Amino acid sequence: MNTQKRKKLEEKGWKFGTVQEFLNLSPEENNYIEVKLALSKGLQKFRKDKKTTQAQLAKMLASSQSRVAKMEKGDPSVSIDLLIRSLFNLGMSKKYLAQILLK
Amino acid sequence: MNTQKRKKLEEKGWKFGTVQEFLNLSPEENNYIEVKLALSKGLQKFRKDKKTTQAQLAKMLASSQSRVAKMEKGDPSVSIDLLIRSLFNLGMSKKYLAQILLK
DNA sequence: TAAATCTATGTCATTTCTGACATAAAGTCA
DNA sequence: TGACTTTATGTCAGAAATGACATAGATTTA
Repeated sequence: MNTQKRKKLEEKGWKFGTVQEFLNLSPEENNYIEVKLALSKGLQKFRKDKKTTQAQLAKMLASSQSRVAKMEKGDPSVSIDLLIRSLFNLGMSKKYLAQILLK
Repeated sequence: MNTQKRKKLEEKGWKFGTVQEFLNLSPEENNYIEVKLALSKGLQKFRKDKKTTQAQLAKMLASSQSRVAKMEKGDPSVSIDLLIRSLFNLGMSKKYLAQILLK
């Protein structure tokens, strides 16, 4: 399954796990996407727990509101690298990161 | 600490954790590097357990021997994305991935 | 419901990553 | 030692990620 196809799906708000049943996502692609979405959700949870806005979070991360929106959405233009670096920048521990991955 | 500086250090075979004591790696930079090196080591361990060569692993990953060498070294030109995708491609589970991160 | 605030999407220039190739360096073994 | 195998390093062109901006869409508040 290519990036474009996945992008389309994510754009339409598909949840993976559901998608894997319909389409031929390989287990490894599925794992990758699950990890990415778990990190995305982790970031969003952090922000909501802090009761702050994407714009404010962007400032903390020296990024932009639009980039934060994409991070929280697990947009294809966002890498796992960026998500992990962001979470660490916000003070998350490796231990908590590992737990997020298992969600 | 910038990429160039880190690159130099990694090139010289520095182990981080040691480095953090000497230089001003921030906790988040240190976490990032530790995660990356843990994944690198995980990949190398996989290969050695399978008693195979970098060239053969490269074939499994549809990559090149040189890229595999860099992955195992945690070279700055290698992203965490690539390491995670590679490990999943080789059949690693999310659970095992999470354990690697805590090493 | 109108204004204000917040989130999502599209696009772009620049930076970084990736696979590949060449070749150097290190290790193995006859 | 010298051939052979394996690993490491440098470089490059093409691909992907990143931050930023503009703006659309959604939500909240007065």
